[in-house]
Amino acid sequence: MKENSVFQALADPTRREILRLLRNGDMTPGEMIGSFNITQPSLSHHLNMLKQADLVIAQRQGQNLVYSLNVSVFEETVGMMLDIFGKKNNNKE
Amino acid sequence: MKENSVFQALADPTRREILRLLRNGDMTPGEMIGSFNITQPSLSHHLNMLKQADLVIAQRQGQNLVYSLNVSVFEETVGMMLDIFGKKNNNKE
DNA sequence: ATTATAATTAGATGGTTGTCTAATTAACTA
DNA sequence: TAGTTAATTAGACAACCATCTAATTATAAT
Repeated sequence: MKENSVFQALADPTRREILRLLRNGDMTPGEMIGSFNITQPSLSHHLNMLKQADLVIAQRQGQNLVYSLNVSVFEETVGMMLDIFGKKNNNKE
Repeated sequence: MKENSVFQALADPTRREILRLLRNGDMTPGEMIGSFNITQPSLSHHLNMLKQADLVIAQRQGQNLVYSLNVSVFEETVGMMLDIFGKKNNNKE
């Protein structure tokens, strides 16, 4: 896992909001754009950073690109944070 | 909590290593510096970012500044990540 | 008061980020 | 083959970041 890019990706409120949106189901950039006050190229930039960090996955469906969460990387990151802080990570059922 | 500065702070390997060091007990910059290949002003800069993010606390003891972890902010951050990813956060005994 | 030690602050520099407009690629439709 | 829609890529720009050297502040010791 690329910790740097993961935390870097999480350090922007727009990107965290994208993740929250995706939590409720897969979405295309065209569906997301209404939730933000930025242009589509900026949104595309943010999606690219999330993709670099492996936090999201993109799949083409016709004209659309459908973005989904990549939950495993997220859970690894939480695990790493718990590790840094020394809290026992014995709750992975 | 200032999510931006917390994640920004975590996005640097030197700063994550500082946190791991502090996990084993409070330390002064002079004690930390040997673990890194950077100058003391750079270390001071990193400590300042961690302080801005409320991840560490500094207390003067004579000539020394003693840095400690601020665990509560860390746990809030983990909680926020679990929230973003929709995982139930029912393991806080 | 002077000197020494611990650490920060100031200032400079090269690299990265967030945003925009303009141009391009990709896929569908008629 | 155009024309349309969806989205990315290119290029520019101001702001921020990691690092360094040099200067400064704060405390202690003689």
